[in-house]
Amino acid sequence: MTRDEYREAFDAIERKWQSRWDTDRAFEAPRIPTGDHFYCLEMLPYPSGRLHMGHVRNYSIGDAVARFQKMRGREVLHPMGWDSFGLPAENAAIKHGTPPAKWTNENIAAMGAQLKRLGLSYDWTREIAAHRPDYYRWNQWFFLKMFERGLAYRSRRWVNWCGSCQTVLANEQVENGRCWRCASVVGRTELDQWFLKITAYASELDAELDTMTGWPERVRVMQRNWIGKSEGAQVRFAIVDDASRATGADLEIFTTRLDTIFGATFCVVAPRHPVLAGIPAGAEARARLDAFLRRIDARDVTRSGMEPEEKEGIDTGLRVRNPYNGEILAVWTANFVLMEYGTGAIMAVPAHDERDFEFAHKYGLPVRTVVEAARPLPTTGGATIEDGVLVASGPYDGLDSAAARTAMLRDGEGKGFARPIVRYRLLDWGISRQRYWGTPIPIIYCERHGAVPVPESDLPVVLPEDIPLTGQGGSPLAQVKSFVETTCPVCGGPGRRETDTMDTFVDSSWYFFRYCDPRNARAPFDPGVVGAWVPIDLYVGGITHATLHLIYCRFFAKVLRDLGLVSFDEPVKNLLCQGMVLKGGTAMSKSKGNVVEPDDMVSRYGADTTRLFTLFAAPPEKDLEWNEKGVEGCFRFLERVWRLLIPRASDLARVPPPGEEDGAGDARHARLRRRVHQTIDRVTGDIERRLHLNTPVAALMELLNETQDFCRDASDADRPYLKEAGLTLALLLQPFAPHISEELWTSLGGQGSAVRQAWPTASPRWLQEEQVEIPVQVNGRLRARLLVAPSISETEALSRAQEDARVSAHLQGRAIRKTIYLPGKLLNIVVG
RNA sequence: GCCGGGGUGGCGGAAACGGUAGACGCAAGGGACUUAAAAUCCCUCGGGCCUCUGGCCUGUGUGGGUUCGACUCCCACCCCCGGCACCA
Repeated sequence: MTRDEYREAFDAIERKWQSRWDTDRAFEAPRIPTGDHFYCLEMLPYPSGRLHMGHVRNYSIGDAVARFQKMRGREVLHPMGWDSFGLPAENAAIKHGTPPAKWTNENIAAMGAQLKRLGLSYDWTREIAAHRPDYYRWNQWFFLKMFERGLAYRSRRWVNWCGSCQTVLANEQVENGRCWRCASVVGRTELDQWFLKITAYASELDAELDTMTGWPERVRVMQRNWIGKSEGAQVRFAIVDDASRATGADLEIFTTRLDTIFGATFCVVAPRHPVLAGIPAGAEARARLDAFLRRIDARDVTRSGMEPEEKEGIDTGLRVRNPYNGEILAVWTANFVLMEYGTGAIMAVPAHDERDFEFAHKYGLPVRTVVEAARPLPTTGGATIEDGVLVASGPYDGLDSAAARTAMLRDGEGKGFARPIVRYRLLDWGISRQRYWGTPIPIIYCERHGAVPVPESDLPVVLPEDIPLTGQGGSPLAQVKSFVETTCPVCGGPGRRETDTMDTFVDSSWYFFRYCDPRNARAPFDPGVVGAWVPIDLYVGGITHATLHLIYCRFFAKVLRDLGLVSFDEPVKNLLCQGMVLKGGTAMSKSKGNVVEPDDMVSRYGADTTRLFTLFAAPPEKDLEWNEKGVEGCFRFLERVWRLLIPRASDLARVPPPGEEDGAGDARHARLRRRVHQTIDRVTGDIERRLHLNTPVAALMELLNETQDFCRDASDADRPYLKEAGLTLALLLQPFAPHISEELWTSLGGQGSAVRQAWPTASPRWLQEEQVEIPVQVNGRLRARLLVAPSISETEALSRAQEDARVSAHLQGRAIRKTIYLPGKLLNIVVG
C-alpha cells in the first residue's frame, strides 16, 4: 500500500467508527452511576471559530484517560460544552455587523464538527452552552441566592478599566498592568459595581490548598500567593491635637511586625484614606494635600504587576500617639501605601522595613533601631528586616522578635488598643461588565426601593437580540428601552433594569455541575445527581487559569455547599495542567505565522496520528514542540501496525488465543508472551498510577517491534501467540489511537466494540522472567552481565561471575571484602 | 527580592524505591531492494582512546559530600522557565 492508500484507509475507518460509536451511543453516561465511576473533565472552549492545537492536546489527554477508565470498568462521565459568552462575539458584531448569537452559533457548529472529527468520547447529549437562556438563567439564580445572603453586593469603588475593551476588569484579569485579553494598559476609574464576596471564603480557600495533593504544586503556590494570607496585629493610634490631647478620632494601622513598634517614627496613610477627609478646608495642610492628591490621581493607572514608582508623600499635619510608648508621630500620606490592603494605614519603621527606610531617607525622617539581628546580617537597603532581639523597646528589651510579638499583642489586647488579625490580599470579585454579550444581572432599580432583585419566578432575564452594537458609550443594554424600562417588583412603580452583564467567568464557575443534569428546568441541577458524580476525578486544562477560573470555581463550590446544594468542599480532586503547544520554541499565533491547523493535520495524517503525536511527543504537563517529522513517525507506527496485522487478520480471526500455560516450551513463543504481558503491566501502571501517556505509547511501539521480529520466521504454530499480541495491541491502543484500535479488534475476530471491552490484565505467569540478565559490578563499576535464572543464589552468582574473564581480571590480586547481591537484579563485588 | 518547577546525546524525551544512563521516537550516516527515486527492510549512532568480532577511560549544569554503588540523597553555587512583587 502507498502512503495515500494508508491515508484513505485510515480516513475510512475513522468515519466508520465515529458513526458506529454514535449509533451505539457508546459514550452516554448513566444519569446516576451505580458503581465505580469516573468524572473526566476538560476545560470547555470559548467558541472562537476554530480549534487550535492546544485544544487538541487538551482533549486528547482527557480522552485517553476517559477511554482507559471506561475500559477499566468505571462508569465514565465525559462531557463537553461551550463557554459561549464573551467579548470576541461582540467585537465581531461591531466589526462585521454579524449578530453575536449568530456568530456564536456558527462557531459552535464549526468547532463541534472539528471535535467530532477527532473522535473524542464525549457524551454529546449533555452539551451545554453558556449563552443559552436555559443555562444563564441559573447564573442569575445563583446571583440572587448570593444577594439574599449578602454574598453579592453593590459598591462604588475604584476599579480596573480597560479603555480598549470598554469595560471593567477583575484584579485577576489584570496582568502586568495590562488587560489579560487585549493587553491594553489598564486604567482606574470609580464606578458602582456588583461584587461577589469571595473574601468571605479567603481563609478556607487558603487552608484547603494544603490538603489538595491532587493539584500540581505550582498551581497551589500561585493560589496561595494570590490569596496572600498574612497574620499580624491591628493597632489603634489615637489622633491628637496640637497640644497632644486626644481628639477622640483614631487611626487603625495593620502590621505583621508589632515587635518593631518602638521603632515607629511616623505613620503613613494611603492617598485615599478617609482620615484625610477630616482635615478642615481652611487648614494650611489642606491646600498642600489637595495639590498632592491631584498630582497622584492625574496619572492614576493600575500599578499591579508594574515596577514600583518613586516614593512620594507629604506630611498631612495630623498627629497620632503610639499607644505602646506614648510618642507623638506625624501622619504622612504617600503613594506607596495602598488603600486596598490592610487598613490603608501603616506605622513606618525605617530601621526595619526597606520601603519605610527609603521614604524616611528621602524626606529626612528619623530612623531608630529596635531589633538587633542575632548574627550581623547583610542589611538590605539600610533596613534590617530579619527578626532579632529587642532593644530600646521599654519593657520588651531583650525579648526575641517572636516572643515580643506575642507579649506586645497580649498587652495591647488587654489595654484595648491592639488585636490579632489575619489579612488577605484577595479582594472581592467584581463581576459587572459594561458589555452586551453576557448574562444580564437580575436587578431592577426603583426610585423608592433601590436595587431590587428580580423575583425568581421571572427568570431568566433574557438578553435581547438584534440590538445596535458600536463599542462606544458604555453598556449597550442601556440603549435598549424595551429592556431597561420595567416595573419595580416591590411597588409596581417604574423601574430600570441593571444594564451591566456578568463577567463570563461566572458562567464557567459551575458548568461542571450542570453537565451532571444538563436539562433540568426546575433547578440548576439535582443535588443527588451532582453528589453522585462530583468531585471531578480528573480535570485537564491550561495553567493560564490558575488564579482565575480555578479559584472562582472553588469559591462557587463553597457557596453552593453553604446553600445546601452540594456536600463537598472542593470540586476537583485531581488537576492536570497540560503544557503549551509550541512551534519554533514559541506559542503558536497568527502574528508569528507558526500556526499548525488541526484540520490540516487530520486531513493529512488522520485523527489517530494527530492525537497519538500530541500524547507521545512530551509528558502531558510539559510544553510540546510541534514537529512534523515526529508526526510522520507516529503515522509510520500506525502504518506498521496495520501492515503487520491486517493482512494476517482474516487468518487469525478464527484462531483461538493461547491458554495460560501455552508457549512455555518454545523460547520464541514465551518471549512474545512475556512482552505482551509486560506491556499490559507497564501501560496500565503508567496511566493509572502516574498519568504518564508518552511512555505507554513507547511501550506499545516496543511491543510492535517485538511482534514484527516474531513474524519474521512464522509458522502455523505461531498463530495463537500472534493473535494474543494483536488483540492486546488493539485494546491497549484504544486510549491513544481509538479508531485503528477498533478496526484491529474487529478484524482479528474480537467481539463487539473495543472501547466496550475490559482492559486487559497482565498474567503474573508471564510477567515472570525465566532468565534475567544481571549486571556484575566490581567496586560499583559494570564489568559483566550474567544470564541466569532470577532465583539464583548469591554464592552461585558469585562463582558464575568469577568465571567471567573480565570480572576475574578486575579481581586479580585483590581480596574480596564483601559482595552486595540483589536477587535477580544485581551483583556487586567489593574488593580491597 | 521571595516562592515554585527545571537543567540528561544533534533533537523530543526514558530511567517508581539509590542498582546495566540514554528506552521509544526524530534527525544523521552506511547497506539491501530498485534502471532510478520514493516507500520498505537491515546495521551504526554520547565523547575520547587502544593492541578494535574485544577492551579501557570518561560522561546526566558546576564544585564538594554520603554510599559498595548517585541522573536519583545532602551541602554550596551557576543557568533557564514560570508565578508573585511598594501587601506593611
